[in-house]
Amino acid sequence: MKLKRDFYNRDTLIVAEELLGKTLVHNINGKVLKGKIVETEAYLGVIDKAAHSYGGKRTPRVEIMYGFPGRAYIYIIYGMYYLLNVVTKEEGIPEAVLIRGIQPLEGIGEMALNRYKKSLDELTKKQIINLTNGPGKLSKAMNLEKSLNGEDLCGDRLYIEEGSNNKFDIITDKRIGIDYAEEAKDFPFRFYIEGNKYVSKILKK
DNA sequence: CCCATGATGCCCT
DNA sequence: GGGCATCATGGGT
Repeated sequence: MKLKRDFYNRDTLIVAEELLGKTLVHNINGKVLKGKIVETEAYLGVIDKAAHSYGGKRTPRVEIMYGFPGRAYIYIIYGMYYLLNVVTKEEGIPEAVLIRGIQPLEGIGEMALNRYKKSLDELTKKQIINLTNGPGKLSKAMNLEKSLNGEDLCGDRLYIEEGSNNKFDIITDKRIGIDYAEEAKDFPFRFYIEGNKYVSKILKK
């Protein structure tokens, strides 16, 4: 069952948490790529120094965040990686959830080609984990790029559907890679499935 | 295990 | 021109 727009039109922290265990689907070139979402981060517009929309900043790049919920916000970071976000809340409120890790479910051979230009049986165990255990990596594996920025997740190309097993414990933690964000760097806005190998980073306590 | 570094391009000031 | 919601690699411990 594909998630409907109502799912995304809610509190961003709740959406971030409830996206765990759901299945990200990308239909491309007649192939189906699927992965279970295992790690997310919430970015809360106006009050959140780590968000692109902090303080109500409105530029061409972040415009999608101000739009209606249930669309993809995909941007380039460090010149070479695409990061996938899901826009939440009603039009005018610039919030989103970053997908930071997925566990491959379908089309794994295709993901191996996308990431390493090798077939799945040529990969080491470490490379298999490395297929999708990070926001830049999963975009490469799932073939997500610039042209999908603004894509409606209530359409048929890129969407999220219900998962099958929803029994897991959730860890809440600080977000990754936002040391510049002053007090916001410690906000507990990161969520992941306890024990899952495709979580990008486990912080030691 | 940890830390340092380079790659590389777009956005925004 | 500075900086970035990252990753791969290479060295040390």
